[in-house]
Amino acid sequence: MSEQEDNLPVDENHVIAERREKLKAIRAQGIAFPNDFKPDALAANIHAAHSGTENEAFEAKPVHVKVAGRMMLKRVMGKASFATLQDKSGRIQLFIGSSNLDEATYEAFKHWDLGDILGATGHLFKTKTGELSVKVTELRLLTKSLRPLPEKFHGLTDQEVKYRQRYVDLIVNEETRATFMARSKVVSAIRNFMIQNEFLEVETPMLHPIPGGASAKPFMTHHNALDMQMFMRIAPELYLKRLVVGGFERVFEMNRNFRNEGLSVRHNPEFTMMEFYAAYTDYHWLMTFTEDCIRAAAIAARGTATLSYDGKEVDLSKPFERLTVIGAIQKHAPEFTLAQLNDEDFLRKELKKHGLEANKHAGVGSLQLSLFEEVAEAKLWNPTYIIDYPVEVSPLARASDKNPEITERFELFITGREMANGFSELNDAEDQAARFNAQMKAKEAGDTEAMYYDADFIRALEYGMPPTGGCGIGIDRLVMLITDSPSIRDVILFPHMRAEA
RNA sequence: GGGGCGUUAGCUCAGCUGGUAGAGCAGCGGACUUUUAAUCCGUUUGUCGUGGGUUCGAUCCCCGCACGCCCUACCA
Repeated sequence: MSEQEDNLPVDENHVIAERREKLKAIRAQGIAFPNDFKPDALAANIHAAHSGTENEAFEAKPVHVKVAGRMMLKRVMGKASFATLQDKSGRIQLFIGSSNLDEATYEAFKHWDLGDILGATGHLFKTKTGELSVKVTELRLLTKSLRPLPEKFHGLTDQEVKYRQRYVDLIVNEETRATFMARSKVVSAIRNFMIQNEFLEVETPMLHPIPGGASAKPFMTHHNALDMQMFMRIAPELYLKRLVVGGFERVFEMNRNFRNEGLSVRHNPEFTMMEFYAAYTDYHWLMTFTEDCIRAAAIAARGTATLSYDGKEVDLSKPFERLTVIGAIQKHAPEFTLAQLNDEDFLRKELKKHGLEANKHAGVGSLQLSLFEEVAEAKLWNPTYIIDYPVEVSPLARASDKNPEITERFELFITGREMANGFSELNDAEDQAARFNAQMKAKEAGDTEAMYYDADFIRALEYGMPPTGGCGIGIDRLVMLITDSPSIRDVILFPHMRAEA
């Protein structure tokens, strides 16, 4: 302890200096950070059980409680004071009167600060204005807070501080707490939904020798003992499919993916994906299942599937619309004729008008997809599945039996954002090997996001993977939708930031 | 990566055409035995993000940099 005193940080301001002085005095009197107070009641439970109880009933049969929490409001008035404690469930008011409490403690309380963590023992009663409160008979300072909280009425609004010091944001902003509690409900609802449908939850590697399962730039790292380059995973797909080969016919994994790409209101370098695979299912089954899963998550978190996002209604309660890439263009950009949309030269010219230079090797399918992204994607406000993605942009998806140029793949859009991506899996080992070879050629031609050839994955497929459907749901974006949050950073507790200035 | 906007007390914010900074909350002292963002009286606190430039003089005008937010690009 004596060494510590020499290393005390220089105080940033007089408020902190004042509080350090108070702490010093508390240390001198005994144990400054006691850990022997055990609360037996939570604010929300007290309100739920006794909001209807009147003082006559409390007098006839006193209700004793021990509560603990952070002091958020404090009103000192001569010999009787009020304080508001906040615990994980909510807030409860304390009535602290010198007639119920020993004089020394009451005097000490007057000098305690907003943000201090207190433990209070007493019995319930209602004040003149009818507020359920604890008449305190014993009061203890459990943890001295050295830093002043943000202003008690306006709270914390600085986005940078909200993200960098989430602990402060959580202390003072009820909406932030509500958002992350909703996120937890979404996650557990999805997990329950999967388990109820006989999926096995698994954990596959985060460190990959070969990045695979998506088209994205990976984070690179190095394993010292093995002296080998490793990649943070960009997707768990190829490992989950190995498990389907192994006989785990229904598996899911809900965890982080890492992609070394730009940041935006919809992109964080690490993000959470729920990816699942079900043998003997196809993309039609996946669409219905994904829809049911998302609906269950919304209802678990919000009590309804009819949501509001950015002031506009989003209806998850009705069956999601299903459109082909061409169908979506025709619906949202009816100026194009079917003949034009199948004319490679026309598509290239049209994309050029939008400032896009299409890849020389791009076929009609991917040109159509590019045009779709330009003219239709952002307009898909209510849930819409887009189906029939071209083979060349879907190297892991099963090709359609009717048209070898397209795959049995869908992407789900809600509020103009991609929420999920799924397909009937490619389980033809020889076709998969050929697709990997095509990706290798693209990589050699300069496509930095093209996939690597994963020989072990091919070997696994050669043992035989049953016909399977698989899908990934972007959990952060889903939580954004369900909590009406404008930025992905609002639904990630500690979002990626640059080093502090 | 490109573009726009922002950064003033611990927090929320004012600060006019350039003359070395203010309010409320928080803090400190005082009054007050049922308050609700308690109230009332008194009072303390600032490298005005950072480095240059223009000027007799810069929080203010100009340039660079840092960080943040938004848009955009790649992507989920």
